[in-house]
Amino acid sequence: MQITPEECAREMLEVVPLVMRTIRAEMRGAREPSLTVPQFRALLYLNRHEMASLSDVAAFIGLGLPAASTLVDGLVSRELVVREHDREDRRRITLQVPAAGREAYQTAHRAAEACLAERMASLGEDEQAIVVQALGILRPAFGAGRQKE
Amino acid sequence: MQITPEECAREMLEVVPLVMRTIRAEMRGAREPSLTVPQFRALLYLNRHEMASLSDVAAFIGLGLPAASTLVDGLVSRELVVREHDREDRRRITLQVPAAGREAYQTAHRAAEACLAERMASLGEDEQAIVVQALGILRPAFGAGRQKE
DNA sequence: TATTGTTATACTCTATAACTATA
DNA sequence: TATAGTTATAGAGTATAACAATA
Repeated sequence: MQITPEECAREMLEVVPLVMRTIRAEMRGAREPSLTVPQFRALLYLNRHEMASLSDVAAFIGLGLPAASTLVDGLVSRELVVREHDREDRRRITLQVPAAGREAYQTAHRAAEACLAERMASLGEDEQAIVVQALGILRPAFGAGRQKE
Repeated sequence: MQITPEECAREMLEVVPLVMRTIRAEMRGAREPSLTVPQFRALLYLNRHEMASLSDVAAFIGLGLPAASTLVDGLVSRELVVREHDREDRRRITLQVPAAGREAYQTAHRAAEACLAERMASLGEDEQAIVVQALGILRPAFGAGRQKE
């Protein structure tokens, strides 16, 4: 079978939204505090990067600043994120994740992971290996703008 | 390296939204008529299934009937989909894709495919093969409820 | 002036609940 | 009564344009 980049692309266009649908449904359906996928991704990033700015988060999630600002608003009002002005440069915002935010993230992560793992469990171990390998290949190809992640 | 379903799941949780972000940005950014991902997926399904009902589309995209109804509304008002009552059972809706809808779908498909293919092109052919293989494995595991697709 | 965010506005997405029309 | 959709309502996602604050 002759492999082309276009064939790769066609398959992705079919399968990726399918997987995404499952992830989204699982997160939304979770017990409180339930997270949307963008909220989950924001918390993921903030858990890994102390004192990140709003721009950092926006770049990681792939949003403009206004959209990111709104998104963070929602997390702040639920007290899952703390927003402060940077002391050095008061234009910048520093975002931090308090305990409640960390727990919300971990709960969502566990639920989504369990849901996906359940489907993966019916595959053979060799198939699982191929999936992991492929994701390892795709990750750098779709990295968030190739900056710090 | 020991592979587990959980490891698969964790990787998916990281990488799938990354790819999705690219797909979404490409479709939204396309020239008119630009499509959102759910709209694109609805047209994809309708292009493959003549006389599909609203429920069919909802199941495929993974939406409830109200959400699907609204989604189709948008496509109907842009004349990318034609909505009619079924003659046999007037409760059912039959959806069809006129030429304009088919073109919108194909345009969006080509744009997204080209965008993804561009990123795939920098991979080796063996890597592309692994990606295609993995997607072939994932597709049935996340098929739309295992009904007709 | 350039940079970082926010606010305003406008759609779309998506869910639940209540309703309509048909069978 | 049960089924297929629609409408109402509401909160979140996301974009562009206009604005505010800081450097």
